[in-house]
Amino acid sequence: MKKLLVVCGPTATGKTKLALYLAKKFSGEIVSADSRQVYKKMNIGTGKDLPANTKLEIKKLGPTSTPRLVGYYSVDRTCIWGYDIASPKKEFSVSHYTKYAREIIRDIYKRNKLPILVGGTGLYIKAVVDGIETANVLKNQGLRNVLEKLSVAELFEKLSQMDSIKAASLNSSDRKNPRRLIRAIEVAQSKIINHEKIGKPSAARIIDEDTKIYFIGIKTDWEALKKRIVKRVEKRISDGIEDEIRKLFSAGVTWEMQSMTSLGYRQFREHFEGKISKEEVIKKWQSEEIKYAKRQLTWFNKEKRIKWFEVNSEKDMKSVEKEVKRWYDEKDDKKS
RNA sequence: GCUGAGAUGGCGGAGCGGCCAAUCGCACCAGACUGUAAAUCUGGCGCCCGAACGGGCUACGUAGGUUCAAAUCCUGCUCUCAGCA
Repeated sequence: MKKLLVVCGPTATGKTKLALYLAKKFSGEIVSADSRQVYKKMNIGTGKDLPANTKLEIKKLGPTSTPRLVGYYSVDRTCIWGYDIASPKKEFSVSHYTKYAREIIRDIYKRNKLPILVGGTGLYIKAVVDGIETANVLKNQGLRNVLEKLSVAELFEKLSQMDSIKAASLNSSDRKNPRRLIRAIEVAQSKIINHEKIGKPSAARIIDEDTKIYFIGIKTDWEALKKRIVKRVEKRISDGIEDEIRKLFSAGVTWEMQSMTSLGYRQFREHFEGKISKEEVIKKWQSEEIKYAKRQLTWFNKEKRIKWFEVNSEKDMKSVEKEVKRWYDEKDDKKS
């Protein structure tokens, strides 16, 4: 029976550090579940703070006849997957992530290692662990262009006509969320065209259904976390995020691109346009980052499978290790 | 010292006699989330009672006044800003 370890929690809690530690102990490989660290050339702002002894390696994946080259980082001989897999000029979504993660995780199993899914993007983790049935329904830009002109009431009405069950299932928040409504209509249309043939959960699965999963969540004192975020933003400023942004621009990135909606980048827009001072950028970034951490907490708190740990020291990491070990050594209760 | 403008909830800023516990934005609190998820969206936000319809109390610098009714009109005072001295 296969195993999967998950390390999640809000930003600035030291997920990667813990994951690297556990990877060493259980011969694991890290798979990042982070919607921003996928972008190349975005290092400072997305916090890919890799140790100095990090090396970029290349591996061949896919069929031997037509192999693909996939890059990964190696920290002290521990592999980290999922960084720098997309261009900041291109769109990226859970669907792209899912395809990538499936290939990587399968490969990790092939080498008899333990995949450790690490990240703060709840949806990406969910996609790996539970699968998203409709993830492969392609984006339909033409349809979106039309729908974008409609009001939420009109969108909801349209959805109700196309898929009343889906419409009824939406909560009061999503009924007023144009982005969600548009996607729901997109999916509904695809279902109609393909005669309902998309919702095969098995096809959406990344890991085997009987995979043993251990969910670790890193919990910290909220006030302390806020302070850490404030400090970390200051560090990223002094590390030169502004310069990083300039380089992105000279590489052809623009403010309108999805990658630039990332925290720490988007806040600079008004400053670059001469509207606000750098001090204001810092303040905004900090408060946005704190709000983001709150949103993550809201998401993860709902995930009942998570076992929460406070991890502030080497000692704490050891006690996490102990728990993981118990799970890791557990005999497969079912005859495999 | 004179003249003019203004003082509104944690902040910014509407309202200029009744529909005002007061539009809106920010901040704050809570929540949602199945191809943009560091994205997007929702609710709450003077105090007290109530599950809720609702009710009570205190509030728009301050003290008075006019009025059935005032954040809104009048007067004094205090303070702030601009111009003149």
